[in-house]
Amino acid sequence: MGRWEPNARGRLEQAALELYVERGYEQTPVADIAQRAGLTERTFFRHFADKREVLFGGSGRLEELCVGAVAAAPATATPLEAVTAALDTAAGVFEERGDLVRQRQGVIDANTELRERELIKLASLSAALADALRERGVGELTALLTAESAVGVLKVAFGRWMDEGQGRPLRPLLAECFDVLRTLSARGAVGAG
Amino acid sequence: MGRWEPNARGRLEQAALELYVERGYEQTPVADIAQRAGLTERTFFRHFADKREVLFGGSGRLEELCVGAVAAAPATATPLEAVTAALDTAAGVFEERGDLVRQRQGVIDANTELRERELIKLASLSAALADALRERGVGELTALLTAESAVGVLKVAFGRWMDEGQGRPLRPLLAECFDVLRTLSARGAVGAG
DNA sequence: CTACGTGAGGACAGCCACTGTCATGAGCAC
DNA sequence: GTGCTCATGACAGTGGCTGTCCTCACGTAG
Repeated sequence: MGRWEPNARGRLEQAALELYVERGYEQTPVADIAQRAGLTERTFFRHFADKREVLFGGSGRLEELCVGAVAAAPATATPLEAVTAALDTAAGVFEERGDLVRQRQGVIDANTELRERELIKLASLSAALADALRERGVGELTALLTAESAVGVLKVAFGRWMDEGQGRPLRPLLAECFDVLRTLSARGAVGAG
Repeated sequence: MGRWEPNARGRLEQAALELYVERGYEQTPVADIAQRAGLTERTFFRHFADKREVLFGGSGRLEELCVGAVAAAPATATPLEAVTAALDTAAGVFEERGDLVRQRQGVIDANTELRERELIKLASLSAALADALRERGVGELTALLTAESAVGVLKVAFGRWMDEGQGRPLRPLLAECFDVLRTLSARGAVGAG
């Protein structure tokens, strides 16, 4: 056995989520998180750039997953079809750990700083998707706008998923949003439905 | 004349932008901004919620302008046409004070915290646009996705406008992005152009 | 077995963003 | 002039975050 308990990072993540849920994000000093994890404040900041980042450890992996899905899409797929595949993959990750995701999202939605951090993670995802599309030979503007649209769809569908509680699973919600998105361009679409 | 110099808020905004440009955002303590404006640090925080917000005083007005444009769009306009009108209005504001906008954007792009704040302002704009569309009788999902798409277009077109230096004005860039967006839904669009 | 390097973590001092609280004093109403 | 208002000043305090040096189990070489 090592000098220290293993998985310091994971312990910090768990302690932080617990405390953010119990007391709220703002009412939780970093020192308390570290203490619950059996570490010091200084060590917290060796593992995470700041107090927010401890909630976003998985965003890098999610991004890689989505990029991989775009790259793996058949060569005949349109850009929109490629990012649809990416979001489908992402949906799988969310639905696997539904409870954790909901708990985490509740904390994020309750605090503006955390929402800011979430938004920049989504912007990073958009940039990564655009890169992946460019790799497929998609033109610059099309790549950027497809990626932005995909993240827009993800935001709306995910929001619905959270709101609906134990309603429909995420994947059909994504599909519905992509359908509506395609409808927007239709000539004369007044969108009253 | 009052006891104090007038327009404390405006002086703080100007001093902040100057110092952020001269030294960078992180290297500028709030006390220095206040000093240049002839005020104290405490007074800075009476006018702005935090050190970032001093750069975003105009975002509320921009949001109102866009919402007004959506509301003023003819009843026959599609949701996409309504938000196009809104972004056209916004483009006018940006182009009026091109130099200020560019300087400000340079500061924002150089700092992650400021980019986060910008993103949440854009998310707020998106929510306001969705509200304005709902007021027109547009369905929930269509309103949300149209608003997200509009902000996506704004991000891409504005980024291009910044990158192109003294190239095309903003309005045609917006139009081009909306064109590409409509193309995405086309059957078989591979987007290689 | 000893010696040494490595690396995660602790101890501590300090900067600065931000807040709570009370004091100040010109302008204004009467 | 008396008293109220209210933008600002003064000052102390909390907490996020950093720089720096110290500690000490572990692995490895010899």
